[in-house]
Amino acid sequence: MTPNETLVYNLLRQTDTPLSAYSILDALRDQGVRAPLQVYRALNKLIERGAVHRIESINGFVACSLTNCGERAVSIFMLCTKCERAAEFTDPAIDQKIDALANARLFAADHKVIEMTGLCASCRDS
Amino acid sequence: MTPNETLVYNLLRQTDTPLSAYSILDALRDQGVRAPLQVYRALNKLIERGAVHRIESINGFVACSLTNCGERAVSIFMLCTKCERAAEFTDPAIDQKIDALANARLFAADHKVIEMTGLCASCRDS
DNA sequence: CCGCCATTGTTATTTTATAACATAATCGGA
DNA sequence: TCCGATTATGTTATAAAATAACAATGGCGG
Repeated sequence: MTPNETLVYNLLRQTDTPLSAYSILDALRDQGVRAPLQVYRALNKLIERGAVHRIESINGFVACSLTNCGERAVSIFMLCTKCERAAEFTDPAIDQKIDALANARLFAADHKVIEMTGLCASCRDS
Repeated sequence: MTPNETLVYNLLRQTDTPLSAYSILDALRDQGVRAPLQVYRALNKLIERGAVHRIESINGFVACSLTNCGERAVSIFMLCTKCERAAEFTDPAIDQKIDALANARLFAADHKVIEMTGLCASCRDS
């Protein structure tokens, strides 16, 4: 892992909500990261490797919280609009059904996105 | 439907791929649409009403191709990276499983996104 | 020691989306 | 009818997200 990748990855691991590329940049400015590209390059490598996930719904990035991520199934994210936390799960049955749907249509999927926005258990009460 | 909404909606219906807000703007310039906000406002209303869907993976917008959309289940999109076409489906079983996953975690979902990118049936051959 | 190649750095630009404010159109009720 | 509230529109400016293009560095294998 290169220095920039390490900086970005450690920051994401320490943070309990997805971060935008620009807030990563701001947070790492005093550690020598100065330009958006430095962040985007690190993020792309980390994503390739499966260490980080991109959250499409909010243009955010989050460290993967699963072990053996990707082996079982695509990650499913629940995104709380109040506390902004992201919870990551997998569900092999859902993944299989999505694959079946794609296969039935002869669609060769290389990337799948499943995200939900709403209120998490603690925020829906308060 | 207001004039701007009609312009945007008709354009999306005539187009067989998702469009970005700015390509909608460009296409409608000679019909009096001049600023991004006019497009975004129309899109937001159309999305509220379920007439248009936002494709998170590609920051694009597409007219809904289903009847009674939203009644059965959340829309699932297959997005071809070659021809750029979007195919829209629903699958009540998948939708139920996702709801069940959310319920099990006490997550109150108000919006769900399911998208796949890859190659469609005709593009995977050629 | 040198040349290769991945990584990094920097500036500028493109693309996507919203803020803030002003103006016009519509429509129900006094 | 006219008023007033709401809804739609228009415009300029700006913010936020992502990439293009190019230069420089820095290990590492031969």
